[in-house]
Amino acid sequence: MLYTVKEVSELAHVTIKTLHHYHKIGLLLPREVSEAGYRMYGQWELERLQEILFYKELDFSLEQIGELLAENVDRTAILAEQHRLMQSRQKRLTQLIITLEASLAAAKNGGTMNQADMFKGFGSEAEWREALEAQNQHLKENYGYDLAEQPIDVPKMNEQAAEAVRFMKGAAACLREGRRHDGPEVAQLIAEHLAFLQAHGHAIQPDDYAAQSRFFLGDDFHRSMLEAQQVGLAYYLCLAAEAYAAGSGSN
Amino acid sequence: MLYTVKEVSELAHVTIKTLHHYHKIGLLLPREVSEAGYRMYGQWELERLQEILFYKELDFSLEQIGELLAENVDRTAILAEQHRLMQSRQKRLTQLIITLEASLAAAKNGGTMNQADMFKGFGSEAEWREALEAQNQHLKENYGYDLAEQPIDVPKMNEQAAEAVRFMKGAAACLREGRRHDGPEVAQLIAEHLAFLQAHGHAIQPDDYAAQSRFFLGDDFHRSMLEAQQVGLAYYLCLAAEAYAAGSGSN
DNA sequence: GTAAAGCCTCCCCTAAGAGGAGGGTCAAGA
DNA sequence: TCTTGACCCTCCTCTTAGGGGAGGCTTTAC
Repeated sequence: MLYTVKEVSELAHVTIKTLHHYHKIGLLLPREVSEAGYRMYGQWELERLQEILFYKELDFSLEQIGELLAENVDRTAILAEQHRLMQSRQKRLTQLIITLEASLAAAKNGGTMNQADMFKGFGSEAEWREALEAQNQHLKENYGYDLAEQPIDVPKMNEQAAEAVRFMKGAAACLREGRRHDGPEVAQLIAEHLAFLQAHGHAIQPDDYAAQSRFFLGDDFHRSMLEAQQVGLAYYLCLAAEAYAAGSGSN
Repeated sequence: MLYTVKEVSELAHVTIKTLHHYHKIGLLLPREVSEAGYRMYGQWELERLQEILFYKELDFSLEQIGELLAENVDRTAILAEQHRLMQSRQKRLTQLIITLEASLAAAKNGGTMNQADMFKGFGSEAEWREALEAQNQHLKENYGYDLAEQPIDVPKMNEQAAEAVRFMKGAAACLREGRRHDGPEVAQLIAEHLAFLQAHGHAIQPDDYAAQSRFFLGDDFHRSMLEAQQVGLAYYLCLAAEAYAAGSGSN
């Protein structure tokens, strides 16, 4: 039993153009070609087509699929390589989605934010205000809380932004390295962070900080920012802050 | 101060070809073009280029970027649309990785292309379910080998181990994908996990599970196991379990 | 015999540039 | 002033996996 291009295209849900293409690049040859030049496919070709489509679903290129379907080939290695590729692609995609969410949150409040803007220093108070505007709007709208009335000290803000980034990076490193959330390394980091904040006019106690970290978990804007730095960081920091507060309260 | 293509390409880490291209399609016009036809860019153009590159990172097409950078445009809607697109892409990618793992497992065990037969007629949900099944099978076997030396009920342990691994992978995916720890996806996972445990003779309540997750944080063995699966998972799960217990307790 | 459906090949098109040919321009050193 | 080398230009072709269509055969049904 032989099938015409139309029949194959309907059986396998591909277009005739695709069959032409696979013929041209030698990936799927018809069993025979009639005198009039009509392509005729047999059962074996249909099965091969299924395999081609299967690997195509896995995002292999047609060239790779040709190799995969060849004989005497290390399929395991090719599949493993593809697995690695897809995992890195997924990682990137996740970062991208997190960044999108942060941008979306900023755009909703009328600002434009790119990640670079987020932590770079600014030259003037106006610039800082502008950068913080999105965040303020977000807080005000969702939580009835307004930060905007306080005056902004430019160098101080830059310094604080830098310190915040340093702290976040340090905490992310601890998390990646498997340090306990209630361990000494993280406690040290938090202690330094709180000391810095206190030295810069924020009367923040361990309990306040723990509450703030817990609040960040539920707030898309802040959670996205932390998760963009390192997957899991928002959760780690919350638990670490609570452990720190508990520790400093009882001692 | 004007910059040549070479200078811009080095400042912004793009190729000169890219600048030519953006000029041709009208996305980034030089501030001026010299008599000899040299493209010269100013500060404003550099900033616009940064924005272009930022949106390019978010996988927007150049055409979309042009629209995004136009005035009087609903950036929020475009970003939201892109967010939806990326999430569906991520969903597909996750399925794809799972299928790849199953294929890889089959290939390692000497199964050649009959593995592909398993997923033949792809596109239907039933096939993807089959893919997941194969994946579970593989994990069960591997975990079974590890535990085989201990005097335990191997088939039963295998089944439970497989379920545990599946749960862990699901939770890790949620974490990576930025799902809230108190969101519906994770709650669903935990509910299923607890239902499975209860059906297998463990009288475990949401509160017990939350306590257990909290205990895992302090236990190096369990914490390492979770963190090996995905950085931050132990902390995420603990907070998710507590949120779940709080939710199921109050309702 | 004729019309409709089906098939063929050939050509151009896509997105975002990469690579290169062939030729003009600029600045520095001899 | 000449030359050399770096830099720049435009124009052309190429990449993936086919899509769209033109123009022209072939097969099938009535």
